[in-house]
Amino acid sequence: MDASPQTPIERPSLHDTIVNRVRAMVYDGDLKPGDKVPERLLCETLGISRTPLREALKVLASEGVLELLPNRGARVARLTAADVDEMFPVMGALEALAGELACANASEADLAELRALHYQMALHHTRGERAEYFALNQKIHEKIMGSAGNDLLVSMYEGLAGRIRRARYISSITSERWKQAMAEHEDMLAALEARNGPGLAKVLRDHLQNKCEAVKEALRQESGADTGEHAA
Amino acid sequence: MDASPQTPIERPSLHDTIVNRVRAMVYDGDLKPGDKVPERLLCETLGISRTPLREALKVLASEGVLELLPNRGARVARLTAADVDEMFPVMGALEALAGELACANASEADLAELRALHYQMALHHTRGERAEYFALNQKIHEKIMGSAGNDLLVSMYEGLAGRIRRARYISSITSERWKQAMAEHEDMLAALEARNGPGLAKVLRDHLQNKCEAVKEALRQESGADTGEHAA
DNA sequence: TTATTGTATTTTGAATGCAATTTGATACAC
DNA sequence: GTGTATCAAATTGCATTCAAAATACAATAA
Repeated sequence: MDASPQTPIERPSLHDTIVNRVRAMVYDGDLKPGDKVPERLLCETLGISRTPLREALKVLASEGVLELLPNRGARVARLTAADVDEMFPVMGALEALAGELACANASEADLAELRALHYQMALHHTRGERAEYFALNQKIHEKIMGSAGNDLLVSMYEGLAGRIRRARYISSITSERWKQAMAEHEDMLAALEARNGPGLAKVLRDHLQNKCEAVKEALRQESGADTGEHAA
Repeated sequence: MDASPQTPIERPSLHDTIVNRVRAMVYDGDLKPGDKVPERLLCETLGISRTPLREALKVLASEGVLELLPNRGARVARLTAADVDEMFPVMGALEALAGELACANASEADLAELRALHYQMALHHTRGERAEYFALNQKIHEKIMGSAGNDLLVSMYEGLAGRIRRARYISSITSERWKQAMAEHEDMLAALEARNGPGLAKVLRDHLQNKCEAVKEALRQESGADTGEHAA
């Protein structure tokens, strides 16, 4: 059985578990931006009392996933275009750094894996399989991040990426833009193979900038659909 | 009086106040790295019950200021050389981005203020006034950050900068290195005046890289002094 | 004496309770 | 009919309480 003496018994704290559960609810869209977080209901659903849940809400608020309105409870943070405009340059800087570090630190095995992921993704592109393409796309970016060998960088990036994940997911893509994105990925792989750090950094920054526009467009559609306020 | 109608009445939540108070205690060195956070004592000192304090501790742990040991309370996070090695590249990327954005977005008034701060700092350098120099130095970096016009960037940077603030503060500086730092600051100002974004980004990255070494050195001294373990 | 086991105290994690604030509803005045 | 005031219900913030785990300490055995 699992009796390796090194491994301490895992005993995840209730509070930590709840943070992850609620965050997942937000990221998966079970709780939508602007929704009030139903404290009582969540307590019953998760079978816990208010104390650990409220601790979790405070943590998620400090991450920017929720907002705390004094005496008025917690809401899922709404992602405004202004938020996205602030987030993307930062994400771009972090991805660019990851690219530089990955060029310096990635093992040949890492490169081989990235190559495989890339061509798999290219296949999905030619077949027009969007969902599969998106999944591989995300894996590639995660792999580049991981190959940088900087855990702090990864966690900071994921904190931001998580917040726009849903908007990114619902964003449609024109076949023109899709083609362009594939071309950018070709450049990425080439820069990686050449271990051209600055080159990869630039490709990643540009790639992300383009994605920024797509996310903002998705955001406009969503908020327009929600409220209908934009109709004259 | 302060009756501008825009400004909502400030009613800082107890929990938020506590987060800031405890964080300040850590940054100011009232609570030293490795120290256990005395829950009961803090409750009495601050005149609050355990619930809001514990909520604050969880938030600070998620920021990386504290570590939570299951069933064993909270400790002030120790800053290892490995941590610093992970933090500085990220801070460098963020400062570089701030530099680029500042070159694009800073107003003439911002530039004028930076110029004034710079020459004030240069004066302290020639006079050998270290404490004053450090204070101005920090203000300049904050001002560049602020001039970028990206609040998210500022808050992410401050989250990291706060964690090394103490180590940075106690780090001594050779007059050689000090001279070099001043030269780097001259380059900064020149790049800013020319609104040379990539140039400023590079200067900031290099400047920070040099500071990284100083912080690690300070860290070695501190941990050596604490434990005396390194003595043969 | 030293190591080990068992017990008591302290500390931590989570649940419950209580006071204060907000929300929603109804009645009343204009 | 519209607007305001008042009050009840629900929700929230914090304190307190209770249970579980860790630490400290003493007694016993080797």
